[in-house]
Amino acid sequence: MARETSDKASARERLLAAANELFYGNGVHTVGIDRVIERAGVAKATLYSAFGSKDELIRSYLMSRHAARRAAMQAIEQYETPRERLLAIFDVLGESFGEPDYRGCAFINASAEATPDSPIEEATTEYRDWIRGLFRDLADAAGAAGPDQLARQLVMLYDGAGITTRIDRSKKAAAQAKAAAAVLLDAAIAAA
Amino acid sequence: MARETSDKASARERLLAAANELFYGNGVHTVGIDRVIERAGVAKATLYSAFGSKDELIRSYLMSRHAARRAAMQAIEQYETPRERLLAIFDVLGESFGEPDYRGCAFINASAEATPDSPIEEATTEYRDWIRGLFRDLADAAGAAGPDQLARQLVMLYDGAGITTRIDRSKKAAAQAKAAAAVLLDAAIAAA
DNA sequence: GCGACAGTAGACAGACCTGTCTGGTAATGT
DNA sequence: ACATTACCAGACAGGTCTGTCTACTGTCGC
Repeated sequence: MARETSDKASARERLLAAANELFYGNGVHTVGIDRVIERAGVAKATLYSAFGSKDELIRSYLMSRHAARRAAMQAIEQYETPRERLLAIFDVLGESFGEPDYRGCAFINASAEATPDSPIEEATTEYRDWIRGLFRDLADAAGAAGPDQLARQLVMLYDGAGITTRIDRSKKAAAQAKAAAAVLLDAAIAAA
Repeated sequence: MARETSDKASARERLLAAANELFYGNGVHTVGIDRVIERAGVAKATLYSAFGSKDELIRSYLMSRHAARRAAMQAIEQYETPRERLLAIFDVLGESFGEPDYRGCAFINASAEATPDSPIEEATTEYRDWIRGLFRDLADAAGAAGPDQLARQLVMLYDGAGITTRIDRSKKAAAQAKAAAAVLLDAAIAAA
């Protein structure tokens, strides 16, 4: 039973790692189960006993990306003021843009392929509520007027920067989004 | 031979209309050829003689959306100043957001499912170069500093508004994006 | 009338997909 | 020693996909 934890976790982990690489790199729809288990070095039955279905594997893949992004986002805590912390979100974003096989926001991509009411939408909504809440709380703490609306505008820049990086292959998108965010934030602070 | 034009065009048109509804509404990958030809009321051989492959049908679908968006964008010409015209782009966007089955930017969605170097990427690049150029020219005419960078930032808002409308089901995204665009534009004009 | 041609209907090949099931292996707890 | 458990390998069913092919129909110019 001690083994159950460690070994099952390792099979799960290998599957999640393989799913992450393949789903993220090629799209959740394009990649079949067979490719995932081959990459993970795992039997098909193991996948189905661990996740139950492909849809649930996709959901777990998205949830693990959500957790990873949350962890990376803790880097903003090093800054003192809410304004700096808010703008540092774009620095974290920029770091992920720099990864060699960056392919845009996993949630936006997956939900473009999703059928309504799939687990994909659920995981995506959770992620987006979190990032919007993060912007809103920091905007609020920074003393900005209309933090809700501002947060939505900043999310647009956040999403837009990812799209631009993926499709237009621009290297400066994160910095440009950050500069735009600073203009919006300072205007909202001045308006308050 | 007069018939060739009118009838072939009508078969093509029906196919493009069906492709537009189905591909846009459900994703290019999810929808099979069979569903397209059934909706169009056309034989499979007709589709393949007109387009050659599914990929080329998808490309034509995207090109027709590009043309439609260009046509809709002519509405901005009613405004006198470049500033007004630029901001009116978001009004045009807002109108399409209001359509009952809006599902986000067709190009962003399709390219999320695309394999590299597919015709999808080509059509997407064309579309995005056009919209970015439109922003840049208007920003330039409005006397904004750094029109290239500003155009990229405005495209982020443009894309982000579509994402927010599709996923977060927000009704106000276009207006919020427009307000943010005005702040950025006016700051760039003041900086010049 | 007749050939050319665009179109319809649908069978078919060959590939790929998800999910299930069988049978075997190795390590564990008792 | 032995049942349990986690896992692997791979066959299999049943479905869907793209793209091709055959055979037939209706309309046109000549």
